[in-house]
Amino acid sequence: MPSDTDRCAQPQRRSIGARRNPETEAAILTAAQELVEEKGLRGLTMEAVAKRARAGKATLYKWWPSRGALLVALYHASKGEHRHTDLGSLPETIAGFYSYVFGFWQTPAGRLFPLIIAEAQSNEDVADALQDYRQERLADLTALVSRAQARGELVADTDSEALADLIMANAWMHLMTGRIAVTDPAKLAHDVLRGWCLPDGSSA
Amino acid sequence: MPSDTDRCAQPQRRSIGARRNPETEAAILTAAQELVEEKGLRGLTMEAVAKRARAGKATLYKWWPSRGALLVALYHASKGEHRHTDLGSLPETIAGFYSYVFGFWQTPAGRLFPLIIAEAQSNEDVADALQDYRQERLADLTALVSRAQARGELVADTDSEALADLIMANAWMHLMTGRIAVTDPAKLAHDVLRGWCLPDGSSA
Amino acid sequence: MPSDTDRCAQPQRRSIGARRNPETEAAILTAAQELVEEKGLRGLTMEAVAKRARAGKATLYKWWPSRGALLVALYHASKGEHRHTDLGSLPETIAGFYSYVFGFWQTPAGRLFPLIIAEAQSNEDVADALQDYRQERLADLTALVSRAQARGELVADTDSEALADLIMANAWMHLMTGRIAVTDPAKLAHDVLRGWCLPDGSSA
Amino acid sequence: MPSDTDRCAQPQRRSIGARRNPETEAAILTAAQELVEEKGLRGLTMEAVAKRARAGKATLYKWWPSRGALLVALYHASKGEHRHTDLGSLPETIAGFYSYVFGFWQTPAGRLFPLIIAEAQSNEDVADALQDYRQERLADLTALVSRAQARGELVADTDSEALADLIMANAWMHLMTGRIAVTDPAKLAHDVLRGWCLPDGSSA
DNA sequence: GCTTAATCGAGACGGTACGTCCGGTCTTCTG
DNA sequence: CAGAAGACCGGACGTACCGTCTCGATTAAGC
Repeated sequence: MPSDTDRCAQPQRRSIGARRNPETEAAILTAAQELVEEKGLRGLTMEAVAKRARAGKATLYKWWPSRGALLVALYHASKGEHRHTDLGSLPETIAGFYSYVFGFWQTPAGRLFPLIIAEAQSNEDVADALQDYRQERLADLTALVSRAQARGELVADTDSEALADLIMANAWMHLMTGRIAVTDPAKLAHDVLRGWCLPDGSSA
Repeated sequence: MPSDTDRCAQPQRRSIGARRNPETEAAILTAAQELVEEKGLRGLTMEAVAKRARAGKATLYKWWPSRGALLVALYHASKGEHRHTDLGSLPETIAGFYSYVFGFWQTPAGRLFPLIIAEAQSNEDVADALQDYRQERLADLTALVSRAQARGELVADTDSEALADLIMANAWMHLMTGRIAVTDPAKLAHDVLRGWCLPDGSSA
Repeated sequence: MPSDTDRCAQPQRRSIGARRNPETEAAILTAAQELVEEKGLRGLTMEAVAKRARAGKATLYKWWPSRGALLVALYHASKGEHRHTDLGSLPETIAGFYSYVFGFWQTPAGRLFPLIIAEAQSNEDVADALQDYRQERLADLTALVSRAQARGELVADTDSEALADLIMANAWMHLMTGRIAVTDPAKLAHDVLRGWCLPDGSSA
Repeated sequence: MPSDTDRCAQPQRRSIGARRNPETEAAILTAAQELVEEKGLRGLTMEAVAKRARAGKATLYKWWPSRGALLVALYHASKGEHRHTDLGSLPETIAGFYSYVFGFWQTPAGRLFPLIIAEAQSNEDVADALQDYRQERLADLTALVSRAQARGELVADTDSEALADLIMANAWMHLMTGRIAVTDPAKLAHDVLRGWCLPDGSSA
């Protein structure tokens, strides 16, 4: 069984002086990603990351002062800059949103997300980072809802942010309870929007 | 100087034969609960629980093979058998529901819940236990929604289980993102139900 | 991998009333012997013996109150009642003695002996049992030496017990230092007796 | 009530970089020695040594992978570099040898020796270390015997190494059977050499 | 025949020590 | 002076036995 330290083919990185070495950073993030993919979150230990990345533990702690910080960095590094597109009608748009995130959460990078939520329950740093991320995504969703509202798709006094929050809550709930692979995004969007959407042509 | 072996000041619990000793079980759950209350969740280590309960570690692992299993047992032992009451109108009922669960989740016992959800993300057993618990609560909620539907409070084709799921998702979302202490349950219930509730007296 | 508890083919032994069950005793000694042969002394735990013998731990402790006691019983049960024979001349007799014991110490039963000596260093009970055994064997050897002395084979003022002790010490030394398989018994006997044996025909 | 985390009253030892810290090694050996002196050999557990030395258990296991290894190190650290002196005649010299070793084996450090022999019966590493030690001591003894032989004290064809082995075997035998405190070294030396020593003035 | 007493397998129990693992801090040495 | 390397202390992990105990079934001997 080859050990993690058998990866000595490439020459070890040297210091590049009194500056942060981007090679080292990349090696660390790559190593961390690989470890999570191979062994799950339990395999993501500072020790193992340092060894696989051929980096010193002090170097790790210098930039990512805790395991949680590394986790968040990892997620940020691997998530795309996806902006959800408006497909014309809100149910279709939200179905597209669910479809996209459920898909992403099933990729290696996306599989980190529930773990980050989990970690956030007992780690302040991660909780903060998660909160930021959520706000960002929420703004994105709220914009989509508002646009539909402007088009007259929704009941008159809809609070677009509350609805966006609800849409996101539904996605997270399905994630946390392991149902993202078995739920139909279109049905889910339909159910969540049922009460809010006016019948076609009924706009004031 | 007390010797290293001056144990057994108070009489220790004895075996009751080749059967599980309920005294021991109680002592362990009590010790675990105390530890969580005193030192938070980081203080809930198998080691500490065993020491405080004056129980052997092997005994702990025999009945609760993991920290997660202990967590779930703890939660089950301390949660009441609360059944949410129908307050006549759905918004009020759901406001009461949110009010109750947000309150409970801020008690020492309730604070275990987000940790259980977190644990479930990487622990099959806990995930299963959580799933069972969720189904139970969902049925409870669904019944409340159905009753309101029968009263004609909701739009005609409401899927009561989907709505119940949504209501619960909203609660969980607020829990996972640390907003249960700052959110008004009535406002939350109002927002979540906005689209589904018919205006008073508008039932067919 | 079959566990020790797969041996449920035969019906378990029952009590035969208020008397010691010889079947049980035999099963325990057999199980103990097998465990030592299969896994070495480290495998001889009270727990494992009880399990393999399908006996209760209390039964074990009733008759053999310690691991050391079991070890000694085991050795006594398996050693033969060998009496070393006088082959006419002392060097030959002692060569025969070395040959026999070195052979025996290489059988499964004999391999227990160094372990008993080892155990005796930190276990009073075993030390006592070992002492008794040594005295027994020493008397045997002393008799052989005395007979040779009577035949005039030895220097006049030989202390036969001291010489017997020396002969035995040499055997034990070879055992403890792992040389019984590589030493020629005849050469050993010759060396140990070199000083004491008179040349042939030189007897007074 | 002192918190569970009020550690570090006295300053702990720090790392000295990626090299073995001699302070730590010394602290561990000292702690081990003290434990043996205070509580006997049963008190020499890795756990207790680590705790008393304020060392991590991992550090212990890194340098001394087993209790046996620690035992050997302890013995080597505490035995002096004694060279047995030639007192002019072999019986006197050997009497001195027995006297010295029996004395040493009754000191705290010396009491480790039978345990090392015991450990060697089931631990390869210890067996090797013991073998080396025995060879060293045997060479020492053989030299003494050879000198006596050169002086014409011994029968002509004496195998000095075989005799030295015998002398040592006798010492070990007395050690293993708990007789070092009750045996007269001079008598023992006399008995062991009886056959080999020529009467005074009888050398060829 | 009925009671009594001892013995049986089973295994739970409180403990102790094991040997492993990781967290987070530190120091040295290499470029 | 950044960085690789890795030693260090602390402490939780999960496992393995120890020796004690209680249970309920079983059976011989004493009444």
